[in-house]
Amino acid sequence: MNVVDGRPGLRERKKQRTHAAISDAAIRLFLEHGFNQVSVAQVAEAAEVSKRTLFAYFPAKEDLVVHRLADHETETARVVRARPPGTAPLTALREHFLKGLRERDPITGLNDAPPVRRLHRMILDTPSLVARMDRFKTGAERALAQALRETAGTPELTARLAAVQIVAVQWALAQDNAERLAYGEPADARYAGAVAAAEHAFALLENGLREPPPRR
Amino acid sequence: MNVVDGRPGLRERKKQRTHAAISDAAIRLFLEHGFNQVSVAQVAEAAEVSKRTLFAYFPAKEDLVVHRLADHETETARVVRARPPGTAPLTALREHFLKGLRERDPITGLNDAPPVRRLHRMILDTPSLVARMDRFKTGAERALAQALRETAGTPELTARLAAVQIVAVQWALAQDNAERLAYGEPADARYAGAVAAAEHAFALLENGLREPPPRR
DNA sequence: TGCAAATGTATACCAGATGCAGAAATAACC
DNA sequence: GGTTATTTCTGCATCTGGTATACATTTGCA
Repeated sequence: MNVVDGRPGLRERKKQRTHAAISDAAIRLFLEHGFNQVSVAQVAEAAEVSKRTLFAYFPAKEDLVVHRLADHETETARVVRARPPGTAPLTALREHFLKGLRERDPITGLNDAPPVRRLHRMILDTPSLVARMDRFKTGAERALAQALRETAGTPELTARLAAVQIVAVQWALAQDNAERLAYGEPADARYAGAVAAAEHAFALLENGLREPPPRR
Repeated sequence: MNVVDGRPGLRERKKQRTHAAISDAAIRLFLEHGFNQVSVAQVAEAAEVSKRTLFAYFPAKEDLVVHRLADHETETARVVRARPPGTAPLTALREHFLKGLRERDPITGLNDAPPVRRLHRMILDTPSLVARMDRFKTGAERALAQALRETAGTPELTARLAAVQIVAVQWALAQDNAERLAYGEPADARYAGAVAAAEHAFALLENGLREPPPRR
């Protein structure tokens, strides 16, 4: 940061450009040839940086892909924290998820723009990327549990249990959508089904797995 | 398999012995020096096989540790399938988990025999092993969902959602126990708390996350 | 302009994992 | 028993992700 004006200095801007250049080159090559078919050395060469520099920006090859979703790791926690007073956490999360579906937020798996769809498909088809996504889940669980404790006074254990359930369910919904879209179904055709699935899933979370679930 | 008598031939027996020899050498070295401090070459040498042979038996280094838990991947699914007629899946799973706690089944995290405790601690302390365990969760989810569909007629989506919730919760319970024991708490001292936690967790699964949960 | 800190590079290196050709062990058959 | 075919094991080379070291360059700032 420049001391004179508050703007980011040349160093800062260069870093951002390098970061973007590496990421763009990586995504482009991965989408074109497949994640496992492209080596980090090739990515570094395409981005015109050394391999060592690449690893200074991204701790592992997988992060070249998933860093774009890093913001979403704490998204559920933020939604819970930012909910209007008097609103149950689950209610806020359901509304947020439904909003994501309406807006075709890629995180819901319901965005069929070709680049998004191909990226999702690549992730689903690459075990190491799926594994990397699982670590996101773990981070999301922790953040959500903390948010539940701090804003709803949920006891430690209950918060952890609720968090793992909620994250697991949202993930399953998104994965279901992404899978269908990855293999051709249009987002608009899936939308109604995705909404119904989400409503059903959140109802299960609220009411439990007893059969038959109480009517609403 | 020998053609003459139905018994496993020499080849089969030797394979089993080699498998065990590699696994034993690996566990011993890992527990002594740490997972990341021991190379697969050292394991192969200790087991008196070539590195190439080691990878013929175990697809990856992590599998040298986690293959012992492979049976448990389909355990919840088996419990659901084997439940007495008229029993709800969740009831059978709760009873099974409580039985595991009573018997200090390592899968519940409540076994404090030093080798088990050290193994759990090593896994918890090693990111790549934790990641490998997550893949087990995924397998368990799939198997459980299928069991729910086939034996309880649960619809596809509901089965998947129920499965991810159940597996996530059981995992969280076991991890909680294992963490406490890994750092010194005796199993007997933890037992009561573990039972209470399990009862609470299964009640949440049955009744949902609404507040306050309906009384039993 | 000059200097310190941050950043990038080249090179070598380590460890996990795979491909391949041939040696050794085992099973099957006569 | 001896022979042959198949499986299994081995040694070696190789690839790839990731890291350490030592050095060069760029940038911020006075």
